[in-house]
Amino acid sequence: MTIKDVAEYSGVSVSSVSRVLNDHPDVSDQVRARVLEAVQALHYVPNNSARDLSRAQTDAIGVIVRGAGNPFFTPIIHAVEKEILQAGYSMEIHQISADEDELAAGASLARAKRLKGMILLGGEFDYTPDKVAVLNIPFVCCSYTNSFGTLDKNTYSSVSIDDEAEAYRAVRYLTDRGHRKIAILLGAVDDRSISELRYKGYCRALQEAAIPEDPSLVEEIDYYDMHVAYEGIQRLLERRQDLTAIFAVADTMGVAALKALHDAGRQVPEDCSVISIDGLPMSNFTIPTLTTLEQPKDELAVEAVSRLIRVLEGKGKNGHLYLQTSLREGGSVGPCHR
Amino acid sequence: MTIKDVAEYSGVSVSSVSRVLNDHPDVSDQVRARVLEAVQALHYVPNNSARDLSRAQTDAIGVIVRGAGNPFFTPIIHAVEKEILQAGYSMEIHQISADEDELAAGASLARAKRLKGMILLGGEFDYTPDKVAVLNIPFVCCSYTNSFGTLDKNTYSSVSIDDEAEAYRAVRYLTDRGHRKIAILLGAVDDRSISELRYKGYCRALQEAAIPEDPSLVEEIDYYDMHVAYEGIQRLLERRQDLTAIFAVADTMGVAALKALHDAGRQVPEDCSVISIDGLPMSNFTIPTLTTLEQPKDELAVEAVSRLIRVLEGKGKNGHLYLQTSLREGGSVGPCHR
DNA sequence: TTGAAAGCGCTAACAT
DNA sequence: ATGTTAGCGCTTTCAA
Repeated sequence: MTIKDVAEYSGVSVSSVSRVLNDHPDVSDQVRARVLEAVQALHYVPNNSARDLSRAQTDAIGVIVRGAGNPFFTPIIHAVEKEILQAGYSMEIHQISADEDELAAGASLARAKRLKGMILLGGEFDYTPDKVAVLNIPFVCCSYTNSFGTLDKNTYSSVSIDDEAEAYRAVRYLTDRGHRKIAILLGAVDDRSISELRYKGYCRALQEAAIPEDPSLVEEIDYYDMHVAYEGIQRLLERRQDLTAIFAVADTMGVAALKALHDAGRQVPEDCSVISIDGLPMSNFTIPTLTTLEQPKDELAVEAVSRLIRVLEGKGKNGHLYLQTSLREGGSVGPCHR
Repeated sequence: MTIKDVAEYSGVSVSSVSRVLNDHPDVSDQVRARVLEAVQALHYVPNNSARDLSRAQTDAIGVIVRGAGNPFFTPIIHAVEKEILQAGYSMEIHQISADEDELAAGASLARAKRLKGMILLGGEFDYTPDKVAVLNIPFVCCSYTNSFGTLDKNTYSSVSIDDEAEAYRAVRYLTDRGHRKIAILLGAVDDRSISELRYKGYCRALQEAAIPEDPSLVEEIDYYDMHVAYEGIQRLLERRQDLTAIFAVADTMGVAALKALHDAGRQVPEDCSVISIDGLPMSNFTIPTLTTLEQPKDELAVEAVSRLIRVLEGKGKNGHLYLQTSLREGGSVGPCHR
């Protein structure tokens, strides 16, 4: 079932069929009707590969989502899509798992779909010029930036929060309320990624409050998985019965912390406070509501798209933007009673 | 940057380059090395469209996920992917939003990627032979079936739970504990989809317990959105202060119900019980843990893939499988005290 | 307004 | 083991 079949069936040439399918103006109503009828009758659907291959260029912007299933990205994806369509571009989205290489995936998608530009939703923090070279179209990192890499700032854009500063703010929120035994739940203190940055912010806040760092208050877990986080909290609670607050570097971990504390017989926030970063939908529905620094997901998306398009249209240069989170005060943080 | 450039750069023919790129055995180490070097140097990435277009046929199975961001699908997607790869096929996944047409999306993907078969994760329950005609490859509906449609059972496969029966089971779980004022939270009682089926099961359980149906205990909400569900529960609680149990047709709604009840000063399960269907990861972390009928997500995925492949390889025919949920007893259901 | 034909970049016979 | 070449299905000049 190809365009040729449709042409034969309707008794016109393939080019006429193509014109009808692509809404070209100069086709007679008669031909148009016959072609559409044939399409209907034959259940014809154009082959995208062939289409993309022959089209000079598309107006497609690629979106690579790394960490499929991460609820943090869901609203961002929606906002990104809306912005892209509104600007008159089309979107090609591709989800990969957290252990895949977003640059390779992006490069492949870029060529496959003749993309004009790309938005990376989640990725490594340590790109090198060599690594990104495969991606020979403008791109913007959304929700992260190249903190540990060696990329020339002019060769890409980014829109993210300042992880170190926001982590500092979260922990500061705890120290301001008198907490001193503050645990942190994260991936790894030296993951060259988000956990490392947020750990730095944690340390700075402690330092400023003259609280010595204490390794036994640091719980590293392999994965941003709620069960694993739950177990991490359990270990933490066994080890340090005296802790009064927990900073979870992501809401998923915060939610798990709430549960682990409850199951261990600790009241939140009376016995132990919990704060995290992200502002996931579900953290609005925990009991108590999780106190979290909500990432400006909509703005993250809007800025990423508009900046990319500005670069694509030659109206602007690459740049880097830090957005601020907004504190969403739930009921999971209280003053320190000990 | 095409295969031709790589060929010229490395001083071999395009077919040699193609061979290297596709891991064909009969290429000399010398040529292989030269080609790989050129690929590296030129940052060459093959154009997928061209590749797909020229390849006689792929071994790709398509997966259409309808309702991007629905946490219910996340683990299923993972399991599906694992199964597909394990069976020696490749996967093409495409996520669409809940208001898009999965058949059109599937048909497009099928032709674009020359798919051998397709797995539909979520979709309408009322297909007609005409509507599915565009999809001229074997397909299996995963997590739903064609309850309201007119499809010939031999033309497709499905793997799902029996929505009516499982809803009956959930409500029966409540009536068995003495509950009689049981509310239901759903999309619409006549949505020709999942809500309608589960509503039927709800009615049957009530009938069996000689409880008259009461419209004021039915709360219809537009969307499977937690905030909307929360508001729905609020309306319900205002309207019917006397209700003692809630059946939410999805875990997301159940989580919201827990919160709404808590905020309204009702203890769960002492004052009001909550049960739902799905078994989402997050419902393990609510307080109390949500009692839910857990869908066998892994089995759903495994069966969908294996049945599809059996059909593809001519080793089996289309068929329809109902799997059973497993009761996950949390702490959200108790005996009726009133 | 329509049709013929030249690619788009790649793979897979078919030669050599 | 390597090169030549004919398509894959479509869009898009270029003629008519």
